[in-house]
Amino acid sequence: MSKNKLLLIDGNSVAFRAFYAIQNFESFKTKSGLHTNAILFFNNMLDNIMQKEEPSHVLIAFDAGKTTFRHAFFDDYKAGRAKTPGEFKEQMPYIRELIEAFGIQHYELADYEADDIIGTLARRVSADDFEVVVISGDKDLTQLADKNIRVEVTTKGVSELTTYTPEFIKEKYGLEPLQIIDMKGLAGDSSDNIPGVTRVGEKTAIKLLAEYGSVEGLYEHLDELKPSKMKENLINDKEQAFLSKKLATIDVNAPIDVAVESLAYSGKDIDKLVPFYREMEFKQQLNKLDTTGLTGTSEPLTEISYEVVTEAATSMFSDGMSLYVEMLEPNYHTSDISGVAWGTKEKLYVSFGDDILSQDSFKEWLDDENLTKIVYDAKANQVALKRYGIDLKGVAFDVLLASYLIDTNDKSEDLAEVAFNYEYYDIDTDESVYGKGVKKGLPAEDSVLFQHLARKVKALASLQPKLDQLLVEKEQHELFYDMELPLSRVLGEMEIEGITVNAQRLQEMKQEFAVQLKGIEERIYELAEEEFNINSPKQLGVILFEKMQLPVIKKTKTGYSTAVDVLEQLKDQAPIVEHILEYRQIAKIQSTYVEGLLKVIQPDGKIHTRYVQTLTQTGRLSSVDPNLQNIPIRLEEGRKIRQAFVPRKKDWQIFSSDYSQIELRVLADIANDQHMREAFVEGQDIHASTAMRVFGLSSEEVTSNIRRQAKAVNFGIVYGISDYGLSQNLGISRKEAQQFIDTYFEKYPDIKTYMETIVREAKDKGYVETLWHRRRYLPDINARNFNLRTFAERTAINTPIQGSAADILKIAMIKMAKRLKEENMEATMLLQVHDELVFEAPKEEIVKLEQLVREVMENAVELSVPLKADSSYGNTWYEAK
DNA sequence: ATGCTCACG
DNA sequence: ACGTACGTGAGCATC
Repeated sequence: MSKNKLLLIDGNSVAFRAFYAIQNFESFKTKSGLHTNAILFFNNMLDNIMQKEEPSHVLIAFDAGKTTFRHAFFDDYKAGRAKTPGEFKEQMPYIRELIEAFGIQHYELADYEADDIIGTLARRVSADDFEVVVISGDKDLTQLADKNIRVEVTTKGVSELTTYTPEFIKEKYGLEPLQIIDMKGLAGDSSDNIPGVTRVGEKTAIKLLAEYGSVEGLYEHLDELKPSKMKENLINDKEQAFLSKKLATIDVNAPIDVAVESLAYSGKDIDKLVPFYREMEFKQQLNKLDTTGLTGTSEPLTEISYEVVTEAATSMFSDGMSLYVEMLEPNYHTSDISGVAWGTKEKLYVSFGDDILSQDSFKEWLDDENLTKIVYDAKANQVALKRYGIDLKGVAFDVLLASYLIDTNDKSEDLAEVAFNYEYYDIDTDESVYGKGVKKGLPAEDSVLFQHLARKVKALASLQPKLDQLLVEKEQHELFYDMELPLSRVLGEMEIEGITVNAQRLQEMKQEFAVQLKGIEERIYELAEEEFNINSPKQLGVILFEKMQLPVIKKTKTGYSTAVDVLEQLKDQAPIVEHILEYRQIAKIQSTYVEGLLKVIQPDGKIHTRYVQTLTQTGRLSSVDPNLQNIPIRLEEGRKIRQAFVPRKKDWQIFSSDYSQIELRVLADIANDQHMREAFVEGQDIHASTAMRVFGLSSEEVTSNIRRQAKAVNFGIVYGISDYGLSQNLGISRKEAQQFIDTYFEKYPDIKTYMETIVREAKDKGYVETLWHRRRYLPDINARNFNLRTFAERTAINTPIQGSAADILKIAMIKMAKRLKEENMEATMLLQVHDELVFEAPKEEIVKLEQLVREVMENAVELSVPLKADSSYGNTWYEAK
């Protein structure tokens, strides 16, 4: 017979811990502004515990009110506590609602604390045939621990639990559980304002209790103590000690009117939980409910009807349909196509695998520019279909792209998650249908796949008008239709084209670097007088800071920092440091670039990156698999990697063009700063010009060092400057850095005004925008937490600058692609690196290309300052510098 | 899965 | 007093 198990949870303390589990609670808010961090973490904790413990009975206890029986004999009990934040209080009613939806009873009792309720019930039932588990956010309840009562205390927020058994308490404190009360009597507890004995803390209390067993025992034998300050304190505070013990003692005989039978647990109340999660906007939790197969209890999705197609016919296709191409792998260059679905809300077609893609009527539909389609991730579809010789045309709407523009914070990749955000629920997540990790795969029944795909297509059709309306409301119609959607096509073409890589050159480098690394490695082992893993910051830290006793300059969360700036400072103190720096540099090039790139060269001899168009908060692109936006350039050793990037044909060249100072030009424009604008209009060296203005120098007086400092200040301005950041960058004191900043603002008052205005605007509206209305919401901008708030303020300053620059590049790319076609050029756009475009072209076209790229980039948009593009070319990307 | 380090703009 | 420059991706070690 299975034993009964009662789970008792201290609702207040766990909720409180849940609230502080995360610093950044401003990010956990519903659309209507309710904070949900404590609710969410409470939910997750509850889910974990219920799954782990599988209790037969459950109760969550709460404190009743402000005063308890303890206040009757001690007015100041729990006095002096900081006020509970409003963001926490507002969540408590919802936590109770959550508990009810979990099908769990909660209880509170006037004059008593949750501790007393738990203590009373625990003792009452543990006498019977009950195992009791107590969950709390603080250690007060550990005094209850015995062979039938296990006390678990949350740590790390609420994600982990520490088990307090009598054995554990013995080991940790050398005390029996009940002696915890005596310890509190002597040492007190500042959080509850329990006084204890003056100058007696946990350590002293434990020592005394080891000798005398309890507060009573101690005072009986007080004369045996040698005269000391401590003895005096004990004598003076005798009354306080007994009072404190009384305060700390949990009342295990509280008048509780609950029959344990009524606490029997019979499972979640799904009908309450689903709407509750929706109200709280807990998408993952909703998702989880679907996957746990709660058959019959959860609202099943509607079965929608669809037609399975093996032979496509022209009659199945019409203008304005939605299309979904299913791939299970993220890399759409290589992933299999598992199925295709299309249709309208009313009529849905599905087909298994990729057979349909070779059928003419299907191809003709996709290829027809006049038959528009609504899709999810147009670029992925474009690239994947191209492998079947299909040129996807007529994409009129991309749900993924639109949802990104509407809210860049929305990280959902899955259509179901996007749909949930817009209150469309008739769809499963991919994870719930295909699984995840090693178990990921197509469902056993084809009908499950078909149903899922049909739902997706229906969702696309349903979401499109909503999203389109939102784009209008946010003034993002043009951003979407004239910038992002056309760009997605251009990016797709670049990804399909790929860039040719000279694998042989990389192989040579691999050999050379291997030899070099071997040599440095040996030298390091010699100097360390032992072998260790140089790549391990932990092991390296032991060698440098323990064995060799070098001074610790910076620490990380987990140990000593061994980052470059730290090692640079230690260079003179031990020769090993220089070798480690060199090792690091070469090891990085070897593993990330030489070996990394060799791994991703495709059979066509090219590398095909993927640009992620819906990720960054600023509107920039990112590049993955591999990242071609961080190929080394600053140091010569790494820069050589670029020798491996070559044109696809003999007698062709790599051509590169980059915007000069685009971010500062954008700043000059949006801040409307006369001085900075003048410098650009007159074509001056902007950093030198800043140096002259800020330090009051003539152009001859600007040394390279002064220019360097001015450059750092300019960078700082773009990033939302702080004295600390600038001081770190320049290796000067904070005071000096602040002096620079002050002078800068004096000389460029319009920049200062811009910064103040944009931060003000962000605080009022909750978001900032680029020149083309790309939006970034800043939930932390009014946070009380200093770090979060100042970070959001810097972001408010930086995002319009970085984002508008990104917009300009995007416009230039669209225009460039168009012009290359119009001019019938063979030149091809291959890469984008934030302010740079890389092409390959026949030698004969270079002169024309040079003119064309300059013309397009410099006139991509019109600002109040000129845009400038510089270009170069050569046999490899290395030579195009 | 997470943290550290380091590559780029 | 607080502890940071803005935006990314990848490899490696460690848990």
